[in-house]
Amino acid sequence: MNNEEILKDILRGTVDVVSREELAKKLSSGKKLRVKLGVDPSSRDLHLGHSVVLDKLRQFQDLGHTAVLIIGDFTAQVGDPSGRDATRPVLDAETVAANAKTYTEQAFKVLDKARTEIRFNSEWLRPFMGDQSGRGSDFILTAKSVTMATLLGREDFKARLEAGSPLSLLEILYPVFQGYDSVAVKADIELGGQDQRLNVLMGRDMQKLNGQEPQVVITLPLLVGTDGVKKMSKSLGNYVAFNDQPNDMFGKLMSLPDELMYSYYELLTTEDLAAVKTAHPMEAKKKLAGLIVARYHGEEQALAARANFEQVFSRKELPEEMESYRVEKAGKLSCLMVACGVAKGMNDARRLIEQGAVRLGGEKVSEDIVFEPKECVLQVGRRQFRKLEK
RNA sequence: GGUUGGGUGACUGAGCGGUCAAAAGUAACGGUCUGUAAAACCGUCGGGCUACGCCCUACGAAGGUUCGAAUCCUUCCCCAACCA
Repeated sequence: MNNEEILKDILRGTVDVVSREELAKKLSSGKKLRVKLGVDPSSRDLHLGHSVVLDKLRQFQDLGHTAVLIIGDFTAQVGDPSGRDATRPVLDAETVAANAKTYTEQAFKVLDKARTEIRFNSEWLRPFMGDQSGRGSDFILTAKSVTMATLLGREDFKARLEAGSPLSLLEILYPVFQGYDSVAVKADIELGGQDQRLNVLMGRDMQKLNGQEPQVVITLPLLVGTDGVKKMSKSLGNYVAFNDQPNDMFGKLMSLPDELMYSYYELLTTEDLAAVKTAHPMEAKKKLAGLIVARYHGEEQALAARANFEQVFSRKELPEEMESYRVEKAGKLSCLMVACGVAKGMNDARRLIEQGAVRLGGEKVSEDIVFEPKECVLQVGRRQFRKLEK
């Protein structure tokens, strides 16, 4: 048989091939091909339905290729949902093992044993799914008992689905993983933000499933971010970090809208809210900022941050400390601004000058003058200061 | 694998042969105001220049058509929805 005849033979009785070109190429390459067929040992017997594909596999064997028969002993425990309108009964490991044995025996009624490689997919799927015991994957037992209705009942998932926006499998599975964590650590109580409610509740289900006493779930209100609108989160960039510098932290807190300040008091401090509300808003906010800075940086730093804020923003004076920059030689102010990092580029520098944002030694500069090296303070906007040195 | 719709500046998102460095909104920045780095209002918002103009780089990638392309064609890469 020539290549063309072989190809024709292979194609006979097929419905679809993707792609013919590639098939032809492989067949004519002269290589010994590895042809895979997977079957889940979900019943005792192979039947004629199987024989169609097994025959085709045999055809390849007769051409000298290797049949790789995959016995889906692991996937049989999952249950292939294809074309099913109800969840398949999941088989236990014993039945699967027994079925697998008869499968291989029966398969050799069609296949050439010498050219067949038999593999069980539990070999790799079991470690993949974290089933060390071999007694059945915890993941599967867990995932099986959680219905899509539960998972998709979540407002956020539902909304995304209805809007036709992407929702990945992993995201859907996420609550399951999180719930399983509770089983692993035998949690008695789990805390979480309000938005975590469903995830955390999942832990209870998972625990019950595993014969554990379900954890107590405690959810907490969400802190609104510094933008005053959305919840505080790293990805939204509206957060105050533990590691923020004292002055920054103080400043961010002072920038909160007044209304938001009270919820911060409530959620972050033990202060008496009623008393706070009688105080002057700015005083109250400074106190809040001070309390929080003190918690992360100490009392002393908190006082310094407050002093700095009052000095720079309330009295519009120069801060105690500022970065210094040595000016080597005379040059355009715009160049200098770029060089010492207060402007992103020349255009930006010129723009800032035009907009009246630049001060030299306290005097507003409205033109891109030539700067002669001297000691003075360069201020850009309200927040950026540079101590210029010769 | 098939069908359909897409990939545009920090983000969302218009534009679909010239008037496009690209609408609008958000964010950011500057100014005014203020007890605040809030709100409100005004302005700026690719890079550069010997600067009411000029140059360079940009609309997934690479080619092509055209006097002229984010816009049309080809190939490729990537994403999504739906189908199977």
